[in-house]
Amino acid sequence: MAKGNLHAAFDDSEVSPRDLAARAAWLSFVGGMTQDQIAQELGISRQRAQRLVARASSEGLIRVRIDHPIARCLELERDLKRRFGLEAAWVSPGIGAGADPLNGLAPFVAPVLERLFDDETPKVFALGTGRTLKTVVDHMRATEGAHHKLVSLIGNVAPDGSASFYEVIMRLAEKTRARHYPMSAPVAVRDAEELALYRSLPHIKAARKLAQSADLAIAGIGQMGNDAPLYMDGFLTAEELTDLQTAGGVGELCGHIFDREGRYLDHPVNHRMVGVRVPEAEMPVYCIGAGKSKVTALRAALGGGLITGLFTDEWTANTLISE
Amino acid sequence: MAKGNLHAAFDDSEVSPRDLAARAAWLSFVGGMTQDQIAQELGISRQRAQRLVARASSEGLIRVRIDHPIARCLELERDLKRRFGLEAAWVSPGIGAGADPLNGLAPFVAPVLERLFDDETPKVFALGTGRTLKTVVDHMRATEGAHHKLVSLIGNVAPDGSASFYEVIMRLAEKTRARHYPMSAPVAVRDAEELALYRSLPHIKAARKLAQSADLAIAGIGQMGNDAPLYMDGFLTAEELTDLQTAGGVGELCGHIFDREGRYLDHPVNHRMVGVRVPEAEMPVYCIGAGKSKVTALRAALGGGLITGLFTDEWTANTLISE
DNA sequence: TCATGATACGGGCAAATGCTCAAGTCTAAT
DNA sequence: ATTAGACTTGAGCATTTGCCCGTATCATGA
Repeated sequence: MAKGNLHAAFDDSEVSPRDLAARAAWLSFVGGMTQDQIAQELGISRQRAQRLVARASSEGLIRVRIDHPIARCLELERDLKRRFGLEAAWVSPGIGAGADPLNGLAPFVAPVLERLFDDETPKVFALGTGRTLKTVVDHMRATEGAHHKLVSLIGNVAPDGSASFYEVIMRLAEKTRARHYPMSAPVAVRDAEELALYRSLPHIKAARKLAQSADLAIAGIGQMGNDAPLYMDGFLTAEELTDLQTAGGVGELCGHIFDREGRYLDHPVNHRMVGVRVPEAEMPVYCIGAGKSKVTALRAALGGGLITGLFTDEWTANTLISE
Repeated sequence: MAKGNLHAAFDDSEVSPRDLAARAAWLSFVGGMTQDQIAQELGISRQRAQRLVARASSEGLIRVRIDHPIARCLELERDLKRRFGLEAAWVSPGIGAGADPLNGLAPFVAPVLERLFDDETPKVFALGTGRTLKTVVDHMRATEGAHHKLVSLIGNVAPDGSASFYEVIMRLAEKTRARHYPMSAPVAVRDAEELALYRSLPHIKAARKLAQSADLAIAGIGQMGNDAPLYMDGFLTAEELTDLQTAGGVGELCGHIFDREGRYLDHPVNHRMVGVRVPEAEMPVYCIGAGKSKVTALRAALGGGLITGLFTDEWTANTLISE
């Protein structure tokens, strides 16, 4: 009899492929077996074993953590805190100049955020949006955080009417089982009148109030170059972008644009955001961002004291410090 | 200029090899880079990169977790709980018939124990000893558990005078920063008189009292075949072992030997243990054990209600249930 | 019923990996 | 200063892995 049956009968008709993938991955990574051995153990072909392991990786079933704080990164964290008066800083090791910095940053940030949700005392987390935050949340594991609340800092309806900005808060809520309060409104409105209207709506009022009293805000950061996310996603026209650049805008947090000194611009665009502007009162604001394109924005936000905590990568930290 | 220097100058004289290993592993696993690329990035040879990654793995810097509960294992956990009236059960996926079951069990158990230490309310954990527990503790990461206490259920001095049994509690204390109370006494003494003497010593009294009032006991389990750990480690002579086997001994918890029904033997050897016998009062007892050699002992302990929680592997769980 | 597209499978092969071995390097004791 | 011993390094090589591609299977719809 084949070895495989010593453990269980892997009758294909009963076993979900996901299960089999997890099992193959377990045998490979934990058991340290070769694909041939896995194939024999599970009674499948070598190629199939290979595919299962690959699939487990690509579907994110495998979570790899490095259990060693790299000295250089700790040093950078200390320097960042001292230099910019931050409460907290996390620096992920670089993953090479060519790759998207998010590939290294996200798996590094995710476990830290997970730990925030392990806290027993109920907390309110206010969340921004964006690709960075989305990627980080995707890297988080499911955790038990039903006693916490999640609230959005920013409206969830894009100019094209889609509610794609739901995603960050919804996904995080799925993973933590926390109650969630998206801000069901456009990100930006057309004029002051509309703004007053939206802000007077009870559910918006409530969401804004909850966000303003949050225990912690977590947000990405946007650059204001020609690749500005606000422009790419259609929140700004080309003219508006140019105008904002001319007015000194170098970055934005939750759609609120600030200048080189980290002061929010007194510009019409900034008066059309339905969401909340950070920092609000004494609330700590943790910002996640790395990469060449974000350096200027980060430096401004740090200099202006807009953020109290920073997640970034080694290269960005180096650059921010050695200016 | 080489890519490597974009990130940092990896001057060998300043960088600890451990750091470099962690960095290589990070590039390999998180960055998904090939060893050639890593070598180029760090400015070292391919072989060296390979060695660094291997070293990081072997030193346990890499922690791999499978984020998918394998259905078959969940089923077994449920069955174990129902069948033996357990509070809790964890079943790790098998890693093949040939390998040491501990290789699969330890990395699986470690994160569960880690979570126990995440609890905010201070707890007292009473610990046994043995190869199983040692291996599990080695797989745990450092965590913040300074508010907890660790106490040993069993003396730490072996018959040869060595204090190798310190290791489990000391290592765990290192990782959790918890206060620790090893039982500084022989595991077993010669006669009732010595026993009374040792048990009357203040520090033993205190340790035993603390252990008896612990919130949770965690222990391995020993078989009483000819490969009995108690015999292999010199706690029993060959004659004593045979005698105990004849008297019906099939397993032991913390050196206390029990029979097929899970009743502690009324045998001289059992009256020479300085440590604490579990279960004590209402204290939950979580037992870790897997493999062919442990099945009989586990079955007895489960049947006799000596343990309230079990960590084991798929094969062992299967065997225990389908008897 | 047959055509169509999607998906899964295994063969084969180039690339990547892990391991052994001989040569080199550093340490420390004589 | 010398030398034995422990350790590290890089070259070469066998094994393992990842991936492309032709084929088989299956579900769907004309």
